[in-house]
Amino acid sequence: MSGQPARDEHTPPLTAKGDDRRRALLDAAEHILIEQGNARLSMRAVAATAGVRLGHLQYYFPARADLIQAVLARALERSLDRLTRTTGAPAEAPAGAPAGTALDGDPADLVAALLTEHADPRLTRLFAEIWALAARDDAVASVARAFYRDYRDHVATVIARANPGQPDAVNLARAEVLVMLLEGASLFRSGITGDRSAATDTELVRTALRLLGDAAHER
Amino acid sequence: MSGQPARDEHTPPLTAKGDDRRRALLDAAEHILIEQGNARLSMRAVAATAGVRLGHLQYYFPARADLIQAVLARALERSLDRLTRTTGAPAEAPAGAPAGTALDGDPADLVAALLTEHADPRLTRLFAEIWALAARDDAVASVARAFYRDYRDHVATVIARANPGQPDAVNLARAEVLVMLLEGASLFRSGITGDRSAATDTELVRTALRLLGDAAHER
DNA sequence: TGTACATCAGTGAACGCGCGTTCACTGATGTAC
DNA sequence: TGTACATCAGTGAACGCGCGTTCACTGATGTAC
Repeated sequence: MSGQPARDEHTPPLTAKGDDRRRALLDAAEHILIEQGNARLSMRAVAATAGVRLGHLQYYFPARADLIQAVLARALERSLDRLTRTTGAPAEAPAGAPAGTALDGDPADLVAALLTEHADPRLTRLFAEIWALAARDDAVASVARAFYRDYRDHVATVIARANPGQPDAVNLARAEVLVMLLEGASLFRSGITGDRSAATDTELVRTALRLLGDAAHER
Repeated sequence: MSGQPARDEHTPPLTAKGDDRRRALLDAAEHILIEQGNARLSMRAVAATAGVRLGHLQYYFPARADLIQAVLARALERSLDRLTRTTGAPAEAPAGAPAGTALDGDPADLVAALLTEHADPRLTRLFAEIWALAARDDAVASVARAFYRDYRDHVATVIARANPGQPDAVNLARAEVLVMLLEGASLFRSGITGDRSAATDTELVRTALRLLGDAAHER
């Protein structure tokens, strides 16, 4: 038996100090995941980056899988937050609620916001790791699927707002294709498989606007 | 000094036997890469899968990086071959050349062929590994970029054929967006981040056909 | 206000394992003469 | 046709290293009485 109590699942720290430490450890792990990739993320490297001892890291995250899972869950939650905050009200908001967001008007602004969100190469590298991990690890896959489901549903809500009367099934399908397009675009625009070009961006925006149902923006 | 001569770069085997063995080793490595991922591909696992000793594998591929590089180069070359063979003549073919391919006529067939090509989850898993690797490894990134450049150029040729007089810059931009869309779609349709749905596929095909310039297929 | 005690936070050493790489070696095959 | 020799193909053992995980331990902090 050990000096530490056995814990079947991860026990979240309750104190403010523990929360801070936990956050700092996740920051360190996320930094390594983005800059070096999953292959080079070791428990020792995370502990060293955070300035704590290996054993201490394992006090918060007993196994490597716990750490990875927590990093990805937090990163995806943050991404979804940012996406929904910059592109309009969440799906649950009542139809007549006060707007509060800048993007209720112009679909072109929505597309610009989505593309900006996907322009950060650090984020794209993180997502490339997520896709590779999700293909092997059920826990990661389930977190990733939940993220993309919410993401798609949010975009579908925005599409519905711009196309009153259009069936929900169509809104959902168009939202899913738009998300596919944006995820593919992030790979090329980030430099992993290609480079940004103004002509391609123009065509990309045009295609995205068509999916949003904004025929007025076609030139 | 060793019993084996020093080799700065990889020395390709010259004999038929050596070629066969080399091919079998690449097959084993590719199989592991697809089924288990890069993280679990070890030199020992590849040797065991191919039924040879570790030292023998290293006779053909002195370092792990050589093996990975060779596997990816061959896989991408094969993918490009299949894509160009099923979707029409290569970019270098003269304009008035005899057709020979089944897809000169209907753009819908082209889109169907591209989607079929991207429907294999094994291939998508391989590409997810390639994207993650390309983000960290310059050698992999350069092979991947060359693949996508050729892929895009090929699609641009097909678009040009369907839209006589359309500027090359537009053809290239539309081709690049179409490739982005297909790569994103492969992630979702393969089950990594989502599942196939008939409604989404319909919208996906419609969007792809618009990029090909085939207005007649819009319903 | 003081004390006892449980829990939280953090340390340090050791474990067994699988890894990529090195290297001396043997046997098979082709080739020059 | 035979022999010598270079190269190709394949073996087996060992190396040092970094890894995730286990575990006994100490010090700090909160809380009950």
